[in-house]
Amino acid sequence: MSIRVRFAPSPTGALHIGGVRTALYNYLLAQKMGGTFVLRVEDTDQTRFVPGAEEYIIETLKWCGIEPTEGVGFGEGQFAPYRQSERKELYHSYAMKLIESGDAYYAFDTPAELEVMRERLKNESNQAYSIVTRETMKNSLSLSQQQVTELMDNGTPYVIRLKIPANQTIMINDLIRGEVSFNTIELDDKVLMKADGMPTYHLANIVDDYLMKITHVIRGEEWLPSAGHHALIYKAFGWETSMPRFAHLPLILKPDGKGKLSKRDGKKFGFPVFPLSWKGETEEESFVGFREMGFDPRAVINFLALLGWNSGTEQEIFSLEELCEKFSLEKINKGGARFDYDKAKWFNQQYIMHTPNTDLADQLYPLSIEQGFNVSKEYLAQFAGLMKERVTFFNEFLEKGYYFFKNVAAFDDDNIKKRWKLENRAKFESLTNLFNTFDFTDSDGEISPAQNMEHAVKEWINTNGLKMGEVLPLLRIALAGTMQGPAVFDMVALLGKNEVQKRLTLAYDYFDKVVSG
RNA sequence: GGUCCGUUCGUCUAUCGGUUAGGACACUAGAUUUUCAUUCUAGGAAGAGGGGUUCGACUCCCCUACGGACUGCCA
Repeated sequence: MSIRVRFAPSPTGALHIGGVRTALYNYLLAQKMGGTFVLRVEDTDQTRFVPGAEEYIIETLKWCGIEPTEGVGFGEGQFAPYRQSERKELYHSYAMKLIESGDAYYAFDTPAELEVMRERLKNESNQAYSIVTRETMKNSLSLSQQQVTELMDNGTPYVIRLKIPANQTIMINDLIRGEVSFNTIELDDKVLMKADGMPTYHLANIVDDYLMKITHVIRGEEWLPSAGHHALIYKAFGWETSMPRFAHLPLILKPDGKGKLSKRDGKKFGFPVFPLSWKGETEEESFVGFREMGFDPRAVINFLALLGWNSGTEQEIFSLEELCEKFSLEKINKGGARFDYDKAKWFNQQYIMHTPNTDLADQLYPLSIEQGFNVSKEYLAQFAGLMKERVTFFNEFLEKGYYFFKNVAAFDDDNIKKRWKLENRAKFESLTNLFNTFDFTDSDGEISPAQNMEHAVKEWINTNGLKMGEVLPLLRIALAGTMQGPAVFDMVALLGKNEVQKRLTLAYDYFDKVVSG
């Protein structure tokens, strides 16, 4: 039997990076087992619904390349609809089944009354609406049949709660954690249907997983405490035999280890925690994404995959295809993993470095147009080749290497003062002339134009009685303004004869001025 | 407070009773590079504590400590 997994986010805002990892693991298991990956949108809380959140989730999965096989936004399959708000009636009928079987009951307590109860139980060990407290509350278990009918006829708002059975031990066999058990005496009577007629997560999730024939529930550890309730609900419906296997993932923790990573941490620690940028209503609620930071989705996926899982080998770089092949639930760790931004950056650098120049050029092209640079893809490909070992983020290409597209904007005056000698000006001018004699475009020979020039210039340095350190750094600054960057002759070759000529001439005048004060 | 889960270098992790406890990130030093980056070499760096079980425990069991999640008519 082929497996079916699902990712079931709630559209309450941008999808957190931890959610992306949960989606990833679901995707990987489905791919590995040749199963189906379902995207279900759990929008049962109308008060927290955020417009655009669903689109954000879909766009994120597409960007990451982990697309569901069926579900919202990905071709509705045979179990449509996949949005819980569109399945409202369904949940009601299932809740009624539990009422009829005596596994659930009506409760009429107002929020204020619940508050009073919690206050009263403050010092008790069990503070919940449960088997020990429900008799003291206003529900169809404590009230007479007549009172209940009266309340309902009056239109009194009510919820439906799960009736937790007395004194049972519920054992869950978690694929990651092994046996986890709960005693029903500790479990609370969870709300199944809210007063607004919508189901809660606990009901909707189980009904849908059952109806959609989900075989494996891979979700965050925050769900572990309610897994006992979920098992009880399956049992109440008589669905024990088709209950999915559970796998509760370890949490992604803050870099300082204090609690799970939250959306605020991005701003606090200075890194993205969302895959894509999100425009919230306020500045506080807006976030920069990994994508906009200049991350390659492959790097994000690789990084996320290894945050809580490992292949058992010393391999660190995995393509999505390799992950699909090698992934297994058994190798997922139990303990939470701290978010390590340095490692994320390293992965990105690795991916950029190993991307073919022409691919980089394709990505750089629209950005260069945006910046008003008028260059060919061929030029961009060569440029990418020179820069790719020197950038961590994609957007650094045009920032750090801007001087390949326009004039130098700032010179390293300190280095100019240290190195430029007025009396050498004439010699440098002859160097300019030397460059003029080269064929910059000859790429047929065994030796590249850059190498060719390098040889000649070094010879020129010798015959002029100069040292490398007296010439090369200045050449670099003249062309780029800074001491950092690709090999000088690579820059010379890419910039081209005219540009080199122009820049050197301009720079010498500037150098004179700087040194003369 | 209660329930549940967790605990190997600073961080991510390997080890499925016998290893000089391995790798990666980060860091430090060196080599290469005219610079920066890359690459290479080297270095420091770990089994929370205490009891068991065992010929032998990082590995199995118990206790303690610490950390986390949950404790909503949120998911």
